[in-house]
Formats: sequence, structure tokens, C-alpha cells
Amino acid sequence: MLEPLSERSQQILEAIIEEHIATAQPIGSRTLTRSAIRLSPASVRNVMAELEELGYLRSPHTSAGRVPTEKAYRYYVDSLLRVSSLDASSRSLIELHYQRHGLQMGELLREASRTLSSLCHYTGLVMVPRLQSTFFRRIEFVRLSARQVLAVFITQSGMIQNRLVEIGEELSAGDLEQITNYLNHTMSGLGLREVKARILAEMAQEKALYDQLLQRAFRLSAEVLAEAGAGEVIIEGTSHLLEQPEFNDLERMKRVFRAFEQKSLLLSLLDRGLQAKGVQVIIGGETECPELAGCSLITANYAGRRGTLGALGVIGPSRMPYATLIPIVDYTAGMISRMLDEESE
Amino acid sequence: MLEPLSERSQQILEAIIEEHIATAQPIGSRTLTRSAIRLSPASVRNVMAELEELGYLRSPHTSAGRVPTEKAYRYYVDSLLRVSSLDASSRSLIELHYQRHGLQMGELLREASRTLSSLCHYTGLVMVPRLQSTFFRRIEFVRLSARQVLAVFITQSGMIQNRLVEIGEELSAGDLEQITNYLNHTMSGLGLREVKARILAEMAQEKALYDQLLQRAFRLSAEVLAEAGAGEVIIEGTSHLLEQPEFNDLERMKRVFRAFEQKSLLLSLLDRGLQAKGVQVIIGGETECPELAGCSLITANYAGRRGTLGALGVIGPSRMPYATLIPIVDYTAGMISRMLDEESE
DNA sequence: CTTAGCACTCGGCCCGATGGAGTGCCAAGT
DNA sequence: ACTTGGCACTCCATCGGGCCGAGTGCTAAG
Repeated sequence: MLEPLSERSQQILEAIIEEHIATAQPIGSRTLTRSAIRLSPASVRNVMAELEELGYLRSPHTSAGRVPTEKAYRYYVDSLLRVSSLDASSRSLIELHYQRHGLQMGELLREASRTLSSLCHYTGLVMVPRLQSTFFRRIEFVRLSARQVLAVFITQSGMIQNRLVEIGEELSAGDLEQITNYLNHTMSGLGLREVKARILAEMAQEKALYDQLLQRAFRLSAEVLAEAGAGEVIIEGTSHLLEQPEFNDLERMKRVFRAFEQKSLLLSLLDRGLQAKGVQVIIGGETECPELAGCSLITANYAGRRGTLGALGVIGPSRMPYATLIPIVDYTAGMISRMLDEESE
Repeated sequence: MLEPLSERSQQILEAIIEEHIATAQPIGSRTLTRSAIRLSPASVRNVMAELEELGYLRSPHTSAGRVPTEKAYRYYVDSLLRVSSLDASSRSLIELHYQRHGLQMGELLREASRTLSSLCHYTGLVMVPRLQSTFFRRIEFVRLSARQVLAVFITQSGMIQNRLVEIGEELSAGDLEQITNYLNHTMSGLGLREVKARILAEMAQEKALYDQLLQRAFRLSAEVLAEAGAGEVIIEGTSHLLEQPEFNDLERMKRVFRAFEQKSLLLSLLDRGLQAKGVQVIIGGETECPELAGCSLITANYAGRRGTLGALGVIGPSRMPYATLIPIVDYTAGMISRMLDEESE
């Protein structure tokens, strides 16, 4: 799909894209000759016509300049962009944001979203880890009444989940303690998938069938670990989008904001790159949701010691300065990973 | 400040306000005579001129109709509006939204915000209770490592607070259990203010000075109960605002969205009516923040068995259908209160 | 006190003219 | 063969003028 371009075409395409990213205006042949390109406007026009033919450019109307298409952005990100890693001063600027914050994972992730958004001037997204992808560290039960128990579940990466559980039969404090000990002993360090599998397996075993307490333990923990609210996304800095000139189009803005309220939609986008390594860029139509037409995401995964936990990134109009944002997202993801590691020690 | 108006002036003012609420347009004398008012346009104009003199109306320009001022809305809400309570069908419609939801207070409040916003077509606000205003039910500690403890604090209204605490000295499991028992025994049922006062008092007492364990208990609990993130506001349905014609003004919209990101600002508005009973209406300038010029809030408090916990409501342009929204906010607050009561049994 | 009539005001809208930015193409230059 | 200057053309944005209509304020008559 992406045909090779001549050296010159590449240069011109790159110049157009970067100029357009900077100004948000259609770019004419003349403006290019004023910077970088050492050719006459006429020659540039020839190349531009060719690029338009190939689908990299389009003109809003006959006598306007040209604007990059999504295909152009894709090409730019894949082939033209050389992302440098962040310089030391930017890095310490980012780190500054995380200094004061304590150890609670929830707060950490919220701060990440906020920081991403304020550094990038776009909207920050952070996906809260799915229980599925975490590892068992500890479970604790607090008896609230004869039939109600608060389960506190702690993962190795320091995530804390509360869940209220109604129990069928009464459980004494002693029973509960036994169950707690048993679960903490058996499940410690296992991945949540394994834990679930184990629970199912053991429940089926003969031994368990006759041990009422075990039965209860399994039933209780199965309930606790049932996937909750299907994952959450922390969105911060939506107001930055309003500054973008493309959002002078009211209709478009409404669509995007509605998409933000459908968090599941963003979640599925963040999910998409969860297996991949490094930074992912999703451009315009690649999102496959019409509400986000003209928008792009830059995402990266963060991970604890034992594997990928979630994803974070920024979203904004496709005309975004990928070159500067990609390293920021990348570095942030790495940093969150490191901070979660420290916690889990 | 609000001078008495003649019967006729009131009727005309009311008609203008309601017409304007419905259409978002400036209202001319003629349109009024087509509905409700049985007078000639000329007579209406006389009254309108008078109302303008008094500051209830203004005209965007000479040859446009008139538009209610904030003073008019205030008068309308205070003197003209007769709010009926909600009819049964609306009530059950609201209740429907809360059926499926479990017992977790966090989820309940989020659902409240979402429901408010979707029923009112404005943005829903719910303030999460301050620890300050809750009552001690239970505290539990989970030892994560020698120096790190997870405190789980449960209030009588079913709110669950986690906090990670770094401890200076090592604490054995036994110590921790003793502390837990002591705290749960001593503090149960007390208001958080009292708890804090008590802790301070006892820390000063001689007895405690020589009992190392007690000292630790107090220090630990003081840290746990230190007011966290200054309270939170759950905002849902911002996209509804985009539908409002007044938000075609981009600048204005940006201001409001920026205000939303400053949650402390909304918090202080919700805080304001916390002592009052019933529904509060804050109109335009009364918010005392320039970002929210032209916006109004309708708020009400919700309470557990033992007193006010927090506030909830909706926010939108001052031109809002107060008559229909006030009962919804009112009923929602009552309902949340009832649901929290059930939980705390 | 109400109302019909009237002159007046002013924003919204349509219109046409103007200017400028940018294009495509062609023919001349290197 | 590629590059480039020149040129005609297109089309948008902007501006000013004229018209229309809604609405007002005032006055005088009922």
C-alpha cells in the first residue's frame, strides 16, 4: 500500500507535513520554497501534484494549498520520522511531576494522565490495569456484618481493589481467617488467570467437595475476582483539545466529546496495542470509530516486573507533533513501569 | 434588592423567562401576546420597559427582543416558581437507574452523576463525602511489608478508604492486631472530627506517653485519617453542554471546560450549600467565579442517618428549565440518602 | 389606562466587487 | 530531461451596500 517515494518527494512531503503541523494551514508551493526546499515553486508543484495523485495530499479547494492525508501521516510516522529519545532536561521535567506523589497506584495513574496532557497539550489517557493482567499478592477480608464481607485484594504491582461481597451462609471470624490464610498461602504470586483456573480446578476436586470451608473459600474468592467494571480509563485535559483550531468545527468537537464519555471505546483502542512493544500510533480512520475521525492517538504500554499491565497515551487531532510527543509518551510509560516496580518490592 | 412587582409585571416577566428558556431567543412583545398574555403588544412593551429599568431584562440591541438578566432568574426561582414534586412515573424512571447497581458507594455516586446528567441534559456533579463528615465504623490494617501497612477505613455510610502508610518502626502482626482492636473499640460510631480530637487528646495524656503501643496506634491512625486529596467531584455528561446554543460561543465554552478541570472550584460551590436544607440554586455571578459566568447550578445535599454527607446537582447555562430540574435534583438527593442509609444498617 | 399607528433603529442576509493566494500548464532555459 | 519563469485561471475570504423584518419608543386617540 505504501509505495516507495523518490528522495525529493519524501523531502517535500515531510516539509509539507511539518509545516502543516506547525501552522494548521494548507501549504502552498511558495511557502515551501521559503524554507528548506531549494527548488522553484513550479517544480514543487509538480511533485505535489504527483503526491496528490498517490493519495498523500489533498487540497481543500482549487486555489488553496495542500493538506496531508491520513496516509501521509502514516507514511510520516513509519518512514520519515526519526524519534530521538528525550533530552535530560525534559526528562527531569517529567520526573518532577511524580516526585511528591505517594504510593497509591490510583493516584499515580491519574497524575500520569494529567502530566501527559499538560506536557503534550493534548488529552491524556491512562488505562487502569485489568485485574486479568495482575498478579496475586494478598487478599484480606473484613467482616462488616454476618452476611457482608469487604474483600481487599492487593496485586503485586500495588493495585488495591475493594469489593463488597454478600455471602449466603454466615461465616465466623475464625472461618474467615482460615480462608484468608489458605488463599494467601496458595495463590501468592500467581497470575490472576492462573488463580481463577486454580479455583475452578480445585472446586471440582473431590477433596474440596467434602471440605465445606474450602468450598466457601473458593466461592468467595471467585466472586471477588470476577472482573469488575470492565476496566477504566482516566481522561485528563480535555480542555486542551478546545484550543486546537480543528475543533472550531462544533460538530466535530461534539462527536469527540461524546466518544470520551463512552470510555469503553477508548479502552478498546488502548487495548489494541497491549501485546505490542514500544509506542503505537493510531491515525484517524485506523481507530475505526467515526466519532474519532480526524483524531490520532499515541499510546505505549506500561508494565510491572511480571509483564504488561496497561497502556497510556494522548489523543488529539491527527495534525499533532508526533516527533515531540512520541518520546514523551514513551518515557512516561517507562517511568510508570519503573515506579510500579519499586512499589512491588 | 428585589422590589415587589405588580401582578401584571410578574406575569409578563414569568412569560418572558419561560419563553426564553424554551427558545433561547430574545423575546419580543408580539410573541408574548400570542401566548398567555391578553394585552396588546404596546401595553406589554410598557411593562417591559419598566422591567428593563429595574434590571430584570436587557436587550441585546435596540431592535431585538428582551432577554432575562440574572436578577430575573433569581426572582423567578425565589418568587415565581412553584416546584411540584416529581410524579410517580418520573420517580420510577429515576429509580430504574439505580436498580442494578451494587453496594459500593463510589459506584453509586458515579451512577448518580451520570443519571442526573442524562435526565437533565446538563452536566451532573456529585461531591464525594469528605472524610470529615463521616462516622467511624471500622478500621483494618494489612501488613504489606515490615514498614508498609495498608489501612482500610470504613465509614458508617459504607465509604471505603484505602491508604498506604509508611511506618517508622517495625510493627509485628500482633502489635497491629492490638492496635486494630483498640481503635475499633474506642472509636466506633464517633464522628471523624471527634476521632481526631480524641486522638490528639489521648496522645497528650500521661498514660499514653508510657505505652509505646498506644503511641503507635495514635500516630498511625492520625496519619490514616489525615484528610486526603481534599475531596473529589464526579463530573459526568459534559458533552450535554455542547448541545446548548449558548455554547456556540467558543470562548465561553473553553472557560467552562477549564473550570471543570479545576475541580476544587466546583467543590467549593457544592460546599457552599452544605449546611442548608433542600435545593439550592446558584445563578451566574453568584458563583463568584468568572469562568462560570452565565452558568447556574442546582444543588442539593445528601445525607446518611447521621447528618449531611455531601452535595450533588447539575450545572449548565443560566437559561435552564429550573421548574423541571429542581425536582429531579431534589429527588435524586433524597434517594441517594436513602440508599446510603440502607447500606449502613 | 389601553391601544393603534408610525417613525425609527439595527442586526441579519444577500449580493457583487475586489484582492490575493495558489494552481496547472506551457514554453523557454540549462 | 529536468527545471523554471510566466501566465491565465480558479476560488475563497473580505468588505461594503442595500434590503428586509422584527422590534422598539413615542404619541395621540379611544
